[in-house]
Amino acid sequence: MKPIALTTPLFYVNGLPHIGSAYPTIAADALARFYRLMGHPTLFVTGTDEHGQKIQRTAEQNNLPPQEHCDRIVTEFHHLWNLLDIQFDRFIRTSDPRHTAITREFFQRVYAKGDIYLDRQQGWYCVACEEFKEERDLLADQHCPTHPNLACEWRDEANYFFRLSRYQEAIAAFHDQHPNFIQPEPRRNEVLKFIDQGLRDFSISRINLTWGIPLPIDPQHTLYVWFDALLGYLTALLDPQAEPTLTNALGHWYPFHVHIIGKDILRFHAVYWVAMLLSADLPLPSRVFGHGLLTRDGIKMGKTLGNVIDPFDLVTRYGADAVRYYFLKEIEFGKDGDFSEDRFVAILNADLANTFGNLLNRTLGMAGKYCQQRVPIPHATALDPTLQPLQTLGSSLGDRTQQHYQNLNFRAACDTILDLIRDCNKMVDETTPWKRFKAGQQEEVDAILYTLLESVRLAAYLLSPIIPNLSREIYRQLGLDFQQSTWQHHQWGTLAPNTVLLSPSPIFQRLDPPSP
RNA sequence: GGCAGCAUAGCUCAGCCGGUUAGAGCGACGGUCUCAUAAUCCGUAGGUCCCCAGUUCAAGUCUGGGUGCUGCUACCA
Repeated sequence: MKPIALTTPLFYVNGLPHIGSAYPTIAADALARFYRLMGHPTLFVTGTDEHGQKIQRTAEQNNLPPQEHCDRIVTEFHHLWNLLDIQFDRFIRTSDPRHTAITREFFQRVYAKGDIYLDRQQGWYCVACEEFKEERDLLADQHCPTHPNLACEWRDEANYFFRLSRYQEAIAAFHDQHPNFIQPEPRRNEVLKFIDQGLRDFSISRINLTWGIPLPIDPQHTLYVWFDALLGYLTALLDPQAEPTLTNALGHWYPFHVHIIGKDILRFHAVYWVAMLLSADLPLPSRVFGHGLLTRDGIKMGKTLGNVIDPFDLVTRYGADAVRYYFLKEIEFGKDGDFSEDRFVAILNADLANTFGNLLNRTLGMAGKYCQQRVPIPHATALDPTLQPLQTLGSSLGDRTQQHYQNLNFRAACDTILDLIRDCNKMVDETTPWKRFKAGQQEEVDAILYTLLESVRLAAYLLSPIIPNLSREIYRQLGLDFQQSTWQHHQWGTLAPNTVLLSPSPIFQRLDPPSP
């Protein structure tokens, strides 16, 4: 099976992890879990980007060495990922010494290509943004528009530049030949138009900044963001004990199957990153997916507004599966979305407690009473015209769901699976097994319950990348061990008759509406 | 300013190549069953499918214009 390597962004450690970090990480984890489900060797890469003046100054403000500041923040990332059941395979930190080796080697390749040169950069520099600003964009007294309370500093300094302009045509040609590289599709046009404008070289170093990776050719300079952070993806591919060389890094998992990122940094992945790899003569990733941004109750989140979503708080109160399900099911990945606690509670109760959880519960209850707590035999009966559609739906569910996962359309995946569950609930009411049991129609009851149990099992299996804990618990109640499942489980008929079932126990308790 | 996209039931959205009474989920209201987590199931929601004009036997679905909203417009991890 084809190896799959995928990434989240490497998150900047200028503060505690927030929902903007958790969101793509949840999605990436779900995708990675799905590929593992299918049996692909899968490498899920995440990590942190730790260099730069902003970090250095933040650390100074806290009277900490930068490395220690980063260590502390990274601990919080690990904590959050643990709470959210994020099963990453690699957590790369750009302060990792191996990363220095990789960036140096990569830099040398690009330098040898003649794509790096020294030039002068002058202008107003916002330390908070860590970037030069155009004069016309500034507010009064050279204050930065994004940081109105901060005055920009005048800088006149030497920077090394990367010859992005040289790759104008190559990048355009690449995107022309790979129309699915940028996803979702609407974002593609933005990038293409940006390229058409004409690409300008960008600076890749800062001078007099100690918290960073020195340039091999000029230690006075340290690498600036893109030639540092993006290369973290490559460093992450190194096996733990391997010598940090590009050859070792790129041997097994490269190239990446997908980079999952926020739409705000799409351009850097679809243009800069592509050009950098072209310059280094390395293969390009298969695609870059730019997800949408989140609002809170319809309002943009911000520290100043004090309306940020605290992922620690959320996952502590509701649990990992609930949080994962809401963000993946209720918000279309790739579009902007909204978080509202009212909706959060409503969706979880409706989908996980009432529709899904309750179906398992009522079905197990009936199996206990009517089938000696065992999986019954799916007899052929007069009810076949009623049950057949569900089996047909279930038989194709794996394939249909797979398409949605691979397109990172988690919402559609959930909807497709829930459709089966909803149909099952209808079928129960239509066939009234309790009446048939009293009437002595045992074979019909068996057929009904087998269809229900198998539907629940199948739904749990296919939903497991999103709600891993609930799926495992459903499997357990069905008398199966999720750990031992294989991709064969996407097929209808996996549940073996006579399997001993457990007594029903709600897998997801209804949530109380949030108090105002 | 320029370019692009979007505008469908209270909410979130489906509606492919134009074609009978415009759909789903959620929420709300009413009812039902009783296997079940006061869950389920059924019914109701009378929606100018943003507005105007046009093409067509026929437009939510195509064309033009208008209004509104959003995104992109270079160094924002």
